Amino acid sequence: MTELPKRYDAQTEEPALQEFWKEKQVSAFPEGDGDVFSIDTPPPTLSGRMHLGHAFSYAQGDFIARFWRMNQKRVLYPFGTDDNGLPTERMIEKQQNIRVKDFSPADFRALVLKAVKQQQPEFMGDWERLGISADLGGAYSTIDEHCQKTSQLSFLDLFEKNLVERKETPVSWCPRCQTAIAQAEFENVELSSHMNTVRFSDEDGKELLIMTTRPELIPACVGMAFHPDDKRYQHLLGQFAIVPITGHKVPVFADSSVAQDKGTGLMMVCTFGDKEDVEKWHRHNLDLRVIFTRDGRVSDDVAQYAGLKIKEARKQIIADLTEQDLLVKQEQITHPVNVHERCSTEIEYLKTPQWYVKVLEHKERLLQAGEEINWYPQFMHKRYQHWVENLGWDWCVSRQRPYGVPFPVWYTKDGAVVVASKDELPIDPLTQVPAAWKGREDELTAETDVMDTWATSSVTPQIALDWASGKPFTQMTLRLQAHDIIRTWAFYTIVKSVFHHDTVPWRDIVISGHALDPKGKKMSKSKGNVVDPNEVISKYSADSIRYWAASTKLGEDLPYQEKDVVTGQKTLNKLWNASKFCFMHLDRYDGSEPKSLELMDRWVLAKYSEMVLVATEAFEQYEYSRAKAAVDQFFWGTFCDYYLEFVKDRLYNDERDDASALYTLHTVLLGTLKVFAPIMPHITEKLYQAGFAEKEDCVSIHVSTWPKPIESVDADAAVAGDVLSELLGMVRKFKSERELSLKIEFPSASINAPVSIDEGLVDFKSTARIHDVKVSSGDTNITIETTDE
RNA sequence: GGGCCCAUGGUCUAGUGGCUAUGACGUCGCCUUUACACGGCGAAUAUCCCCGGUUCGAGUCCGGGUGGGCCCACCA
Repeated sequence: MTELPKRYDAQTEEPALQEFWKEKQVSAFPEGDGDVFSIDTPPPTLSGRMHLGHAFSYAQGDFIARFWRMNQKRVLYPFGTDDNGLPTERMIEKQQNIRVKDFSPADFRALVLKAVKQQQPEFMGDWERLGISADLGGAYSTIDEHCQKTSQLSFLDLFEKNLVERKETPVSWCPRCQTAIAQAEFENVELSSHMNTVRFSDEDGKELLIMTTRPELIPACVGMAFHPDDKRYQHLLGQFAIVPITGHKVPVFADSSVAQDKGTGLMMVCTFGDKEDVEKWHRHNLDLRVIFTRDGRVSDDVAQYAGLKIKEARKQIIADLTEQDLLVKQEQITHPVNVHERCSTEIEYLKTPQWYVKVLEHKERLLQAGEEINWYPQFMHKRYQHWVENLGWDWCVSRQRPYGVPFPVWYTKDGAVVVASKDELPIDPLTQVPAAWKGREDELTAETDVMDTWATSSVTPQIALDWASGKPFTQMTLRLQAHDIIRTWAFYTIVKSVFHHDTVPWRDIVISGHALDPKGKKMSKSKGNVVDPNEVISKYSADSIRYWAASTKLGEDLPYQEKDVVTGQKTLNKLWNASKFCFMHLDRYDGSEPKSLELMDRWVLAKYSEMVLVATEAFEQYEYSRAKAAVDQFFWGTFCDYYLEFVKDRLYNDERDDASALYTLHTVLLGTLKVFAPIMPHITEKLYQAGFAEKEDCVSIHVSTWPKPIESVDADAAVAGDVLSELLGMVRKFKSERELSLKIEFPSASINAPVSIDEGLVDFKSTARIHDVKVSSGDTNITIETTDE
């Protein structure tokens, strides 16, 4: 047995162990045909370094992976980075001081791919440092050929099944990014603004007042609406209103979506200010008056404001209204506004041609899919359900950006859609044509849009299972993600899997919470309250930050508390020292089972078995915090504080009982290390290598077998041991109250004599010496007889 | 406006109907005993947010309220 150094140095040991795992391929996906446990993991955006939120959620995923690996599952645990879409585009622009528009899309993609190749290893070094046992070496990038191929195949499959369509309809639009965006990319913020009361008139010149925060949309007004029950405006039904500034005539109609108590109860409908406008425009078949261009400026159709930005136009029109005495009132308000989550720009609605995945007409199937998945914790299912029930738009998957996965699509001169065939993917329509059209290139126009980044990350299961190479799709075991992306990642992945394979993508979905700052607030760079996990690892250890990550109930957010990391670090020390003590004696252990077990050995084995049972069940239900609590409590409270004290005397002074004590020590320490192993993989591996690997003939604790409860333990022993522990507690208290050293011996008379709790006359040393005890308990006193020699 | 989650010693937290409510950090006192002072032992600190109900019994279940967080809707 290896002699252990006095202290465990995580800073040198952890990287060495990580090297060891790599070399021994400990977390490689095993060949053979055993049960597979597959984990669908989120590809993080390749952006600088791992943040604490990553550390928190990936650590939790890793607990699960390691647990099942030790339970002899073949764990498929892929890993990739998401290098697609706007965030990456921005990052590369900034990093290399270039502009995406100066490159051809293909060149820019090549540029990103090159950057990814360079930066991915370093980025993933952070995951390695945390001890994540995913397939880091085989990491994919969502912009690599395989992922592009998978995404394009996904599109073609939906196209064949008529589940995707191109239509020109008002779509939510970001004027800053100059692209369509999806409902899921909205963010709601409170903005200060002005509520303006503006004078319109009816055909007879009588005043009609409306209230608006968006007066610049007045030239886009195409109708005026009131609630059908609103008595004030019944006479206007079928009439026309005259719009100020432009003077054009618009129909007045009743619509039950108008609130009588909001504003003046009379509402202008414009193309388009918001979703309500879009809906009324559809319902009442109104005119289209587009006044904004794609970059958020007033178009030439509105001569007096042409070229002005939206906000500038607002100022100007307010000035004009005031001058013409058409502005009745203006008050300062704050109101909620939908903005693009990436750039905080207010969302507009533009009628543009886009590709949509038809989710609205399949709501029922998608709701049912939610039922077919096990949600952990259960209530997270409701979030999915409500999102699907409240969907208002089909999923717009096209983006008017140069960078991303291209659609495998061309258009003929008469506008018909031409798609690539599946065997020529990935394909870039800007530089290639389908084989069938070779020689007739000039008859085709390439689709210039690229896919939404979610259109590609929604196929992570298909990427992991290599569906694009013709391998069959089999349901994955588990999806692990945080709750903020249920409406995007979880939802879109379910959509794709149901549409492609008519099956839900995973058996289980585990939703984790967020890491928060110590006060329970969201961490953000702008607030300056971010905690860098790399610093925590350097100051303490990966194991101790993992210990912190294991301390919350599933799905709950967890404030970062340094003290929890400190507690983790203390646990490392304790494990180290307790093991060191055991190893001193386990040298003598020959691996045999003793004929009979001593009372206290049976007691600790009973406690140990209970712990294993609880921890195993907890891990199986993804409740790693309960598993951690169980093993923690057993290790500190039972094993170290009591059992090791009880057993010391026998180990040091009494050869007779070695067999029983050594067997117990070996069994319990090994099993305890194993239960700790998924959470604290480094220290447990180090100790396993030092004391057990050879005996068990196993290369790593992480592929060793998960411990089982010891069957043959009697309940009496458990009770007797508890009584003894309690007795020891009383002695400790007795001495503490008298400020005595625990070392001070009591009168020798008490050592071998029967003692009762009433007398309070047991000393520490004598308790430790007791090794063959008969316990009988009565109502008033507990008598312990020792049969010491 | 709709929904979901949460509310436990100073702080964070366990607790999914049953004896004097878990643990950590912090506080105070004591102890260098041959695994560990990066330790051990002991102590103090909780009207388990409030009101009602179900039950032999409620921190735990139900109803209502208050407070916090999140999601959705709300841009007139």
